[in-house]
Amino acid sequence: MRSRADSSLAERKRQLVADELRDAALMLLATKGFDVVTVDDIVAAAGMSRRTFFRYFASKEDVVVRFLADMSVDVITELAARPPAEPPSVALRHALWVPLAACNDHPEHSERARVVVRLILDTPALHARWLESQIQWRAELATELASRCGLDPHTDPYPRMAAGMALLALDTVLQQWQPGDDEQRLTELTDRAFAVVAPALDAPTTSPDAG
Amino acid sequence: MRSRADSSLAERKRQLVADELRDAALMLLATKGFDVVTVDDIVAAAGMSRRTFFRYFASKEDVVVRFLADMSVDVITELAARPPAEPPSVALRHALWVPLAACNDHPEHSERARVVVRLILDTPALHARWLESQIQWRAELATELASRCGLDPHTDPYPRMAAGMALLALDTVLQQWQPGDDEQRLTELTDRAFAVVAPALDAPTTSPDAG
DNA sequence: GCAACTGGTGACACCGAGTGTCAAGGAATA
DNA sequence: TATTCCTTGACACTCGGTGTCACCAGTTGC
Repeated sequence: MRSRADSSLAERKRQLVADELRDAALMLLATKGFDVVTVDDIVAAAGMSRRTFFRYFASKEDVVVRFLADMSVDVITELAARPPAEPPSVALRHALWVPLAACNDHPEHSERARVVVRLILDTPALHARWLESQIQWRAELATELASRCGLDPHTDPYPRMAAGMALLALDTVLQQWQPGDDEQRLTELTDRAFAVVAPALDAPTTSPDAG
Repeated sequence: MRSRADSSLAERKRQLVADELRDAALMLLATKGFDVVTVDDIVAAAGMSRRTFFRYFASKEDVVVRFLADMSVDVITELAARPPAEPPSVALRHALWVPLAACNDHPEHSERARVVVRLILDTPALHARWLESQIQWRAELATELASRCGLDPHTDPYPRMAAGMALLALDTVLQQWQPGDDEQRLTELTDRAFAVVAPALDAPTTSPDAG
């Protein structure tokens, strides 16, 4: 009986197919543009059937956006792991740095990540989906922040807005991400972006009786 | 020769058709949900052809989102009209209040506006489009802010992020907008949201030599 | 009054995204 | 070897969105 090993094998096979599909898709989409490449083109390049594509990805947009959306768990985990005494601006800066650091750790992946970011920012449909996935991040970050600060996320706007400001900083960094930027430059951009929102993130909480 | 009057007549006829389509669409979408209502349902209710719908609206999403997106010009105009000495948080708060005030001025429209906002926030595809249209707002607000503050929007992240924070405040207000809220309540929500971001909006500019 | 022109409309065909269904194949199990 | 489970491909279908063409109304020019 090796049912666990079997499931692992099946899992790896699935992962292999998903990777093949994703690689073919990203290559075509990034080089030719999102709108002109059809799903038929992608599956032809990957040597699979059209139906299989939609078994692995919910939509054409999903292939691209999942790349960034998957980072959310790491970010939340990191935020939860930051020392409670740390001011919100510092904790959030470290949490959102995690995916950026992951890019830098794998230079061969970094290039593709940057290309995907460019593709998303330049394609309205993808940009919209990316922002939509940020809504989920924001809710999760807000929940974590609320428990950190002992606030009620339903009555106090701070947690949600603090999360929104952190994601705004991330967005700003990504939009300024240029080809050839090294880790040094990325750190710089991140620091500057968080410096802008820090006064609001670390401000003493507004008196709740005002609202 | 009354070519101007003619064009005005044609214009009004077009407006009439567009209104008919929009009303039928909003009623169906708001009551039954965005996904279950097809364009065929809408044009059947409006008594027009499917093709005509797409001559007036770029997409099914467009009917709903245009409602909010059209407000952007008023906001930018108001921001440009605010006294230059006014701190950014105050100027932005007044600018973004314009569309909210417009809702309050027409109670019969206010109800529909709230329903549309609810529909957008509750429908992922619409929420994504709404955020996408906010990108345009943000760019325009950033340009206006940059000229107000004498900053270069390309090198300094402040204008873009300040605009983003203002829109974040608007988003927060809309999400907390409940049935039965009067102008008083809306003012309250707006004040609280802007109070959160104000420390960052009005902070002394970061030294540009840091980046 | 009649012909040409214009702009809006409906009908139709078409494409691409996405889904439901079913039969076939391949690997693990009894 | 027979059975079961999972994946896949093939096919048909819905729906959003577009291009095209013929039709009709109101206008312009003779």
